[in-house]
Amino acid sequence: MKIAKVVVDVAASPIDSALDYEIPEHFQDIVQAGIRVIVPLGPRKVMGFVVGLTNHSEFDQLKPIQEVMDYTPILTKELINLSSWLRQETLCFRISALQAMLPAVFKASYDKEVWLLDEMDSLPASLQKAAGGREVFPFNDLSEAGLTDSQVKQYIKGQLIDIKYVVKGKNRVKTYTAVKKAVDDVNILEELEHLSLNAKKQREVLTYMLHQDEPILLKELTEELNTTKGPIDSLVKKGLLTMVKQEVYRDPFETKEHQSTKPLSLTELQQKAIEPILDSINETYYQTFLLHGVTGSGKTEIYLQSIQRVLDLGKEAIVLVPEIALTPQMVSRFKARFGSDVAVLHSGLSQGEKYDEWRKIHRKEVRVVVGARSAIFAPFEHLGIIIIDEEHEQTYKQEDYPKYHAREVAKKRASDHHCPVVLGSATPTLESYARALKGVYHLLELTERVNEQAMPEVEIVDMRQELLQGNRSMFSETLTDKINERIERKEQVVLMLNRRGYSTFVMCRECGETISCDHCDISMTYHSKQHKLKCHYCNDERPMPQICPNCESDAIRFFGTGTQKVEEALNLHFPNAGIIRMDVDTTSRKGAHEKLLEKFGNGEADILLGTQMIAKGLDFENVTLVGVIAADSMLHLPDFRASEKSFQLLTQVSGRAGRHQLPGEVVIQTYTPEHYSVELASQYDYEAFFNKEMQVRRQFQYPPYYYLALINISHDNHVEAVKVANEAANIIATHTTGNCQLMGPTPSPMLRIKDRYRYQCMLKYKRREDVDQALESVLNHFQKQINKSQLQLTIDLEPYHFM
DNA sequence: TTGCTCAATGGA
DNA sequence: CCATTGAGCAAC
Repeated sequence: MKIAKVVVDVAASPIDSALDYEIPEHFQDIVQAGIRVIVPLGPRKVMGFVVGLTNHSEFDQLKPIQEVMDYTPILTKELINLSSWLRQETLCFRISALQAMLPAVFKASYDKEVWLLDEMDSLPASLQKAAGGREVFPFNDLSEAGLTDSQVKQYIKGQLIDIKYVVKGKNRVKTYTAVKKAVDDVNILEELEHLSLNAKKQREVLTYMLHQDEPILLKELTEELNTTKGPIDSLVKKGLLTMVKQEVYRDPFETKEHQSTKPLSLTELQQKAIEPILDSINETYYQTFLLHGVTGSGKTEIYLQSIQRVLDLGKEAIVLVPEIALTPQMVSRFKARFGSDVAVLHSGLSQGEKYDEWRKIHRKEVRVVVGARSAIFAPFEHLGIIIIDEEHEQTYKQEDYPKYHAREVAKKRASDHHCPVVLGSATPTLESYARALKGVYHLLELTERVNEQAMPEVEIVDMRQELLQGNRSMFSETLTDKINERIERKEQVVLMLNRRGYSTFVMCRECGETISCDHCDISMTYHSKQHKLKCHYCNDERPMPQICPNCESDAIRFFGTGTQKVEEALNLHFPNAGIIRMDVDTTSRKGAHEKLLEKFGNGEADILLGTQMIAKGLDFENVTLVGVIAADSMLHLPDFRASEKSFQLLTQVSGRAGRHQLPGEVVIQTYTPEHYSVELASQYDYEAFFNKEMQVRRQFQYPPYYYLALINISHDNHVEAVKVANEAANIIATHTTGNCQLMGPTPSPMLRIKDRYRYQCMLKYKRREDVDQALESVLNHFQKQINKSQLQLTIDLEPYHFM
């Protein structure tokens, strides 16, 4: 008997392995690994992935596969194996791993339907009411009509109704309706003679179609002839024309023209850097390269030429870019070189658009994919290279299950495909750079900029001094002067503000009461546009109070420095300057991000003010000044990577100035000018920063010296949360082996979010084997409680977020 | 995760 | 006495 191994769409530990199903005769030729099927599971029907075929099963009573959802596999063998690996690596369910690899449209949705088995009139009144004349209707309509569960149960028993489980896929192909001739021209001419004189539009349509041998889109036709669907429908009825469905891609970039580019000649340094990569491509061996190059050192050209080599060999390439950098400019650099060979995947696309881009890869219509994190799962079968640009970006780590890091997946895939991984960054993560120095990765250094321009001069301003000298504004004298200079010279300024930790909070000046969220331990943030207070964690909002809720004084004000407030201050200090503000509020609408940048690029404003999002990838030739309003804002976060993040951010934002002819300048305002992150960033000294920070990491036993596992515990009930956290810590402590250290349990930096109390344990370890047992034990021990009480317990290996 | 069974609870 | 609730468990 032919048997299929199926991973069903139920995220639960007892069935977290492939189940065996019989393949019925009529599906024998169709069922293969990588397709989706619908299978019975207990009393229900669920979607599942076929992950393999076999002849034997430990079970003798196998249920048959009920339905086949795909006729060609949507997962390759490699990806199926990768899902097992991902499950082990991130401690997620196999089904979650599989789903992470596919666009969301492949997620099944489930409907429960009620089927009437008896004549309508003979049914109880309540059932008739629920049915509303329908033979089949949604299950939910039963309870809406006021039927209780036990009533429903009786009806099922009494064979009045039946419940059917329906599994639906959402992967719809977008089609347009097109019109084409159904008969020969002779017949059309004949019809034209007989056509009633009143049918003016029909005549027009027919005459037009006479010269139209290809199908024409319905929309185009009606627009062209200024008519409606009516006359065309009549002609279809007469059998003269037919409507056909044409499959189209929802290509968001299709309309844009890309000026094609040729490979540039490489500098000596670039040449030296690219050669080992090309070797690895040619000789098909796996190797991870760390391409360490300052901004403007020509990393992209190395990527492009490596990809070209891969394509020449008939293979495929994946390029990962941080979400935020996936702008049309970025994409067009790849499209300009490789034309229609490129698919783009990022979160800004609609579900349908993502599906279409994925299909281009699946059908082998493209050989290069440029995308954000999840593009690492592109279903290529002949990978020749994987490139991760801005390797240090946090966005490569997925925050929900499966909590994978794209870099690790890349290494795994590349080793399966015997091809290189290239990690590029001006400020690599300590982990990567340490590995490169140890020889685990192959280090490639690009120490010079292609145009041989110096990096912009950085000036650090001590804001404490400013305050002492009586300057209480948020702009130092230096920054103010320099901004004025640029406005006069018609040059442009980029100002960055880290909102985090510096948002506008509301406080009463009389009694000191601050307004914090009812559900989270955080003060609410004031949004002037809507004149409302919002919580950034749970999205709760409320109107800005007129009087203090505590003492009823009207002296209630907002404090702190949000982008909105800086904008107001800018308007005050530089009344003649045009300002564009970019933050979550102004860029939430689709395409708003690009529009604002375009405006700035066209010189429609003097100052671009924004959060971190402006630190990346901006390239405007007229920008000659970059200002950082408060460099320390992220230095004091409860995160051992705070210094590293600051250094990266400051280095990156500095690179926005003077990228072309005009020389650039950078002003960093800070309250801690002596901090090594600030100081070394201003000197562009990565090596020194690396050495200094490595000492700190070694002292406190953080990565890259130790690996981390973060066990997050949260519960509605504070006491219960503490109890579980302690219990978890005990279990972990008794099950670890070798060199491990358990920290905690401690309250999370944000003790309460959305009315849940949060605790964490951190486990430091050297070898995964030493903690595997402990982690498994904790998960097993709390499994039941996780299912039915308010408890949540998650494990994050190599965590990036500690809040 | 969902749905089923069985036992306990409780109102009338 | 029966309906409702919840704990426990199985799912190829």
